[in-house]
Amino acid sequence: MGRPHKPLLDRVRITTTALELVDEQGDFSVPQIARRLGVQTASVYHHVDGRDGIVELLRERICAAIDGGTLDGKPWDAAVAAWARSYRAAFAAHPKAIPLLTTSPVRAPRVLEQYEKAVALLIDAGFALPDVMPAIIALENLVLGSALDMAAPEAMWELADDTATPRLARALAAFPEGGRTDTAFELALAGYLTHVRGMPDGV
Amino acid sequence: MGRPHKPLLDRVRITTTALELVDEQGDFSVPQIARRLGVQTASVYHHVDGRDGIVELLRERICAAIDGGTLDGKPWDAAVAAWARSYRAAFAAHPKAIPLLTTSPVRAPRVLEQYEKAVALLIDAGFALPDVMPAIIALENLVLGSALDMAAPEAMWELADDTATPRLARALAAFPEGGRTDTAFELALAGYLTHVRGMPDGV
DNA sequence: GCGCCAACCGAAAGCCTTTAGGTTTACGAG
DNA sequence: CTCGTAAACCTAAAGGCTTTCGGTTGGCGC
Repeated sequence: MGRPHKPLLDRVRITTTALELVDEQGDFSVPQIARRLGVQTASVYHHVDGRDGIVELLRERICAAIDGGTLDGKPWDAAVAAWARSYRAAFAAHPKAIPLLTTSPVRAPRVLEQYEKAVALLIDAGFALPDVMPAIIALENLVLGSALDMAAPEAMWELADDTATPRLARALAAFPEGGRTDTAFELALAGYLTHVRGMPDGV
Repeated sequence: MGRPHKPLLDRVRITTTALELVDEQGDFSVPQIARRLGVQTASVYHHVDGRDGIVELLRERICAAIDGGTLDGKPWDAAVAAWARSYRAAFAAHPKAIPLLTTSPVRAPRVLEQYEKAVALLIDAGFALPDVMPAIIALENLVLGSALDMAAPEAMWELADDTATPRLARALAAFPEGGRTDTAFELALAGYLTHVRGMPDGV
């Protein structure tokens, strides 16, 4: 034992292993990570601020996939829409992680920068200052709400007995399985955009 | 010991205690419930299908506050909006419970009936059948996304350093604290409604 | 009156998180 | 090159949680 020749552990490897576990099981534990990395449980705590710290690392890892560059596009409404899609896609890449992350919103510096850019975009588009945060929070709601939807097993809508809810059953049959989630998101996004486009005063 | 004179436990009391704990701490455990009710941990398992069963009871308890009667109103768009507000309010009454519940969506019979009514409403309003589920799921996304927002500590937007994100700081200052969440929800809902009102073919 | 089973208790297995304290060994300062 | 410091790992253990299993007792139906 003692200090090894080359370090066996680091934050990156711990995060990667945690993400693997989450993708497989929808959850992780510190002993599980340690086992996968051939290390004692306690050693993990040497690199990380407890279990919650690992969750935070997961959040950052997954949010790194959000493309902040979308916010540089023009016009502003298309840029915002692209950002929302990228935001949602980052979560969609790891659906099982969503319940872990949505517990508290994303406020990592890397993501805050993007909110800063989004705010700038809306201000430049002529939004009144008090309208900006509600507009952004509303968009965040859309994205996170849809993310939750993606995290839910598709089978959730498999009704026990169609007879109790005949019209619901018919509506489900009219749009079976795949893409329901995406269509719903695009619908909500389109509604959001048309409404929000009417808000700027200046232009 | 042995069988008590009057039963000490039942599902209602267990659910109520669990909800109290969740409202206070944001979480609960079976031993905590047992302690509050002056009973051994194992006894709780006699009435309930494990910890997950208690979560399910919490879900039903909280969703019982959703007013399905809103869906009987007219016109259909106002009815749908009232339902969404009631849905959201039910969660808002227990914000700390939201992370526990949003993990998987609400599909209790009592709530499914309401989805059935909502579907009926949209069909009668002239929606094409394949449009119905996306419209409803999009609304669900709005409600749950906003619920998550409500569950987040308001302090989440207290920025470490305003200098890194000056415009975000200004936008936040322009709409301080209370009501930001509500305004964002109403904004998203208004956008949703204007968009969805354009969907029915028949009328 | 009698048996059954409902409702509680005690104990224990097996998981998890977290901390405390030891043991090497890499590394950098002198 | 030497040597102290601290990095990186380990063993051990406390304390919590979930869940199950097998008692014990007393209410209730027949």
